[in-house]
Amino acid sequence: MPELPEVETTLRGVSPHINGKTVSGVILRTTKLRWPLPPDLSETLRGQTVQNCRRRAKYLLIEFAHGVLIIHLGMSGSLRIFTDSAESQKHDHADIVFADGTVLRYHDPRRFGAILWLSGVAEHHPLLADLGPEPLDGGFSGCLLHRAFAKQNRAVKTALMDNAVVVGVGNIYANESLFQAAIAPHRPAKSLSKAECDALAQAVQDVLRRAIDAGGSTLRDFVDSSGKSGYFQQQYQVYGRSGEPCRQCGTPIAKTVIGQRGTFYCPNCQH
DNA sequence: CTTTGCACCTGTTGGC
DNA sequence: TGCCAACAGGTGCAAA
Repeated sequence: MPELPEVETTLRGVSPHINGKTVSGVILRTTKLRWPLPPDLSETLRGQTVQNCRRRAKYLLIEFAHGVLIIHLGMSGSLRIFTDSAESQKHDHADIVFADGTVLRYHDPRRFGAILWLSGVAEHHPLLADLGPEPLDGGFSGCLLHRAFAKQNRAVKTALMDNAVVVGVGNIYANESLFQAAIAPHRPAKSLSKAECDALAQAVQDVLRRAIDAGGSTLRDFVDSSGKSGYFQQQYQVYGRSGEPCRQCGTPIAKTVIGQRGTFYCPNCQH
């Protein structure tokens, strides 16, 4: 499930509960995620204190004095905080247990996610080393998109989802951003004008910001019985709405496949 | 180098 | 209603 807004919301929900706390141990109930979990993680983390939590692309980074825990939620992962040791449920693969009793619990039915340890800075990890700019940072702009798209024949939607171009734009928000910018998803990336790239960059930021805001307000808490792990509904303009009327013009939303991903668009509004 | 398609895994959905 | 194939929000990597 998690796209960037969910990851950001997870970060904000979890971070205050673990910042400054010291790990007393780690419980691993499986080691088979996308990559094997470090089997000695408990020994690595015991006695270490969380210095800072941040996000890079869709990676959650929990920083310690001598290294960083890199967590990716994959397609179905989530994190929750428990203040007393609750019984683990199916697919609760790992617990980071803190000295004050706080538990950070990783849950992931499909196990496409990952938990990695790196001694050193996160950006030195090969998975993070070559990532493009953050969409919500100052470095992101239509100008940047225009430059990245130059000479690219592939569909603009595919290019937008390539994390070497810009990170964190997953399938839902690629669809939604292209609708908001009124750009057809199958257009060759290089065919976009500078003005269209400006509109697209603007749309990406707008859509992501609104989703994060919605997450922040919809979401209650990440603690204990706080309900589901932090997914929130949102009113999509096109995603998942094939056959339903476009909210702008009434034309039925079309569905196709681009790069093996479901692609939704309004054939009338997007060109 | 660019682009395409597969693979990983389980739970849910839609069509018959 | 029941069953099963198709599909799901990610993304690294092999192959073309």
